[in-house]
Amino acid sequence: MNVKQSDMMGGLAKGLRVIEAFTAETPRLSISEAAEISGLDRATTRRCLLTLAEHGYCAYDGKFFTVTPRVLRLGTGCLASMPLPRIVQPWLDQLSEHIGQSTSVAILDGAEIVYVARAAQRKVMSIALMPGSRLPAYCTSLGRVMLAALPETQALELLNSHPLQPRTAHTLHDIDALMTELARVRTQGYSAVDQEVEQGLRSVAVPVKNARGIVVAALNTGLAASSEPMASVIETYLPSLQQVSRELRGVLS
Amino acid sequence: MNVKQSDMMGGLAKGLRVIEAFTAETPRLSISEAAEISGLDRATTRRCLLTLAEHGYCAYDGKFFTVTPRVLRLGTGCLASMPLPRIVQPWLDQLSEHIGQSTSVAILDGAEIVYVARAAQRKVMSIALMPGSRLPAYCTSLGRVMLAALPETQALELLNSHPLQPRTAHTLHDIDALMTELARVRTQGYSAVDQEVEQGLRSVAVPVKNARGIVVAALNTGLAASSEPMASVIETYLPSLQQVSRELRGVLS
DNA sequence: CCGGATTTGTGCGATAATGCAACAAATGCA
DNA sequence: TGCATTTGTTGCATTATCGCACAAATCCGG
Repeated sequence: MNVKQSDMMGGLAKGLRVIEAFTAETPRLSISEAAEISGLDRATTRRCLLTLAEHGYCAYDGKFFTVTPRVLRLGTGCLASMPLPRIVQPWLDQLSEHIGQSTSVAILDGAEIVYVARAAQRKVMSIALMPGSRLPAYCTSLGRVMLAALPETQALELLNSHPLQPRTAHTLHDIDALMTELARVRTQGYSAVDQEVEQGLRSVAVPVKNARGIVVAALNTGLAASSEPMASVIETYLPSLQQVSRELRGVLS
Repeated sequence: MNVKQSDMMGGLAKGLRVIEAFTAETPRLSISEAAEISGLDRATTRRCLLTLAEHGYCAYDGKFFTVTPRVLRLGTGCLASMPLPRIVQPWLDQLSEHIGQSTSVAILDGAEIVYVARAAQRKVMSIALMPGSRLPAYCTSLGRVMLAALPETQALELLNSHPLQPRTAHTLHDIDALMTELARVRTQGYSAVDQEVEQGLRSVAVPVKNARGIVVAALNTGLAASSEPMASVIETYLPSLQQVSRELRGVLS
């Protein structure tokens, strides 16, 4: 559909940008700060914030604004309305128990992966991942599996659209090296990542396809790095992951 | 602050109502359906949806709209910006491991509780709870602890504002009985709920206070119902919960 | 306590959104 | 099929919002 200016609502788009200005790094914002982050006029930002506050999405102490749990309703409505999490959760639970490791299913949103379901076994990562959590796609096994499923030009575009900040000493952060790795992931059908997201964390991921063979998500297991060679880790867990992926293919439309 | 009409942005408020029209029950909406749910004019709803689609919050297949993971960013930005989850998570993990049961921390949002952190041990509930998940406050141990901390008039108002649908045969759904129960919770300092949320699920909750003694959240453990009397369940788990609550009080501002 | 700097609040004209009504296209139904 | 109803889209007068510029308030170092 062609985009018509007459069918756009500026106020809504601006308000959403203001909401997105609130992040973990900047949880409390004054009007000016929110205006600067969102790139909007102060007057407009102020009206957005007052509107949000009036409707319970923000709290205002006369100086700073903070978002309230009411905002969560916007996002979790989405998670709840997504059939994928509910469908995969039982498989995840069973898989996690079977292999004794945490497992997750994520989807791709731009250059980021979004966890939609998780079965935690023990804590491996420093940060607590949960449905809705985001990580950059380029350095995660889940992300690479889904990037590899895209047309190369599109993958390249996504990788170029964001700076590839190395997260550990092992993180691949060279575009060419990443594209080569994606090609490898594509041919071998899985991705193994060794401490590229976080020191001490390894993971193995496989694509999750729907009945038509389209990659709609990725499934992984994350485990603590050990002296064991990565190859034997893959040998241990890959078959289970692949089997669950095959089974999911039958139940996903 | 007085609410001035000139400082409100109708478009933003309308758009948010449209986003909230998407729920688990109604994940795919046509323009007319969204208009009816949100109570807005079809033309306005259409403009909202097209705007949302244009900015990646919605997908449109020419007939139906669905929200995209992009919307999650709105809510999880809030979760991530909340210090409470990060602070309580380590305590939750430790407590969960110690008592061998799932534990959760939730806050109150209107008449609902919102889970902000969770340490799952084994699956007890039929639905997968996660940070951001919501349940009615009146029938949960977490909710009752927080309702009991409110002024009685306010608690009564919240209880009256929503229909008290019994969820199981055990669910208290009489206002007077609930207010009596809240008084009991207030004096005894904890809430125990036996299969009022879901058949086969019990839980015990205690308030979580900040350094100033204000109840800011609630902490609970959920376990499978057994033949064991509720009193002995409470005896088993309450002390651990109370100790964690005491320790949290020192670290919460 | 002062003066400059930054932030917040507010008229106002230009501009854009609103909601009604009308209409066409799609859908349901007998 | 043919009629009735719902749904998507458009035009338009009314009404509200935008962002600029300016006033008021607040902050802050000396």
